[in-house]
Amino acid sequence: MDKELLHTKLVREVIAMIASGKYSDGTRLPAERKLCEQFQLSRGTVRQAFYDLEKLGIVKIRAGSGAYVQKISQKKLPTHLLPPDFSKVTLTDIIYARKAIETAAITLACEKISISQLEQLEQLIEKMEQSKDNLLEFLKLDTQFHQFIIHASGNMPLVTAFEAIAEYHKYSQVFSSLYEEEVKIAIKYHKKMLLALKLRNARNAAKAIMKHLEHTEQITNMAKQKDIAV
Amino acid sequence: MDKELLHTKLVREVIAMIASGKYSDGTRLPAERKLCEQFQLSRGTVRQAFYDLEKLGIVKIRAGSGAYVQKISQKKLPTHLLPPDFSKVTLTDIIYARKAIETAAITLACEKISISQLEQLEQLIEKMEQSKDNLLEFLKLDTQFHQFIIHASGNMPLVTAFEAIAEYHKYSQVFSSLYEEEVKIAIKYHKKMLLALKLRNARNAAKAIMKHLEHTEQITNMAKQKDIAV
DNA sequence: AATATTGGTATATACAATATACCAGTTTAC
DNA sequence: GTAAACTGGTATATTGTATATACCAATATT
Repeated sequence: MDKELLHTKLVREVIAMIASGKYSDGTRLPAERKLCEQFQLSRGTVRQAFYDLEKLGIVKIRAGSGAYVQKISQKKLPTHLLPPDFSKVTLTDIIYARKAIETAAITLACEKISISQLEQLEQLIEKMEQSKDNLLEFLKLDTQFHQFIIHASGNMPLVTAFEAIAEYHKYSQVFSSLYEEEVKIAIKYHKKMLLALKLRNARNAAKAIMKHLEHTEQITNMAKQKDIAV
Repeated sequence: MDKELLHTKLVREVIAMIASGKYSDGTRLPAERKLCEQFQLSRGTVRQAFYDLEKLGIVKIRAGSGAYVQKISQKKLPTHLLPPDFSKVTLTDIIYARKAIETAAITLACEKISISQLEQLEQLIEKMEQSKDNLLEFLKLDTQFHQFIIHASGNMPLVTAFEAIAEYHKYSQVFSSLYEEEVKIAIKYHKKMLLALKLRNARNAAKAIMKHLEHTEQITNMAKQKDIAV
């Protein structure tokens, strides 16, 4: 049975943070001592994780200054830091699984979602519109929106299943470029979902999330074709 | 960040083995030294796990003889040994999630499954028929059948999602009695799935797995009503 | 009755992780 | 520009998990 080392777990966490777009190329990571508080770890453990990250070429450490995020390529990451069989997984696979889980979830959510939850979704969409030009921020909000719907389903197994595949989704984001203009279209789909949820129309809600995911697949694949650094 | 202790992991593994029906009430668990080989752990670690299991009332240890499985009740198990929010999860929730994931998987499997894989499924069904009176064995084969189909889909995210919720399913089995006569009906559904897979008829395959899961939900809920020990 | 197997106990060792303290270089604030 | 605050770099003592090994006593097996 494998022993899970804490510093290795932290390496995964940091890669996931970078993957989720929270820290992009060139950004400085939080100071070692900050991460100690954040993850409740000793500094030695955090330093070990940073050492590994530098060896992997994911960050460049400058004494007295901080750890700066470098460009990641999938080749750099050893398999034990990636989700299982990650190399065999295509974006199409991920979207297919998300469709299955998220349509099931939004159908349930149509019955169960509360008024205050609907308001929160409304606010998320507002934030999205304000972040039209900040793509990283937009992607974060998009992820939040989807997570929110899954939770609104009130079905824990679906939540667990979604989180399990979210790992793939997060990681796949690091290795592909981002799109630009399609943000507006994505917002349109989110509005459709919200409307269907308000009207408790499960059929339309499922249809909207389905089309949204298909759209996401298309534009991400297009972005990959003109991709430079991988 | 939580450190995952090896002996705690082993406790989870053993509970899962009991939950899956591999070791039932009164059975003797494998000897400490056997488990050391099986899980590649030192004896001290295995002993620590056994000590925890005895404290939890899950096994009774007899010196010089072995560790014997006791009746488990959900109350005995601390939350960190259960899947997340397990107490809030109903069988209906689990079946709902399984429907979403497994219909998606069997649809893909209809395209991708190979001849030799179909033969393996055929053999599984044969074994099921031979295990009509051995319910524990039958349940094990049923689980294998479903896992096999998920893997035949060739979609890793679906596999990951299924494994994530399988945890709930396994655990829920410990806390409910088993059914008796419905085995034949279950076999009938599995034959329908196999036939649909052979004919590459995705629609019928999905329909068969759907009905099978609905049937499973019904009989398990019935069994729960006349349940004695929980 | 003899032998093999089982859990029970003890001990030495390796190493991950914590907790502290101090240094030297960089950044920030005044 | 200088002082203060913050950053990574280094060293050390300590705790606790897990390994490896050996031997004992009770139980099962032959």
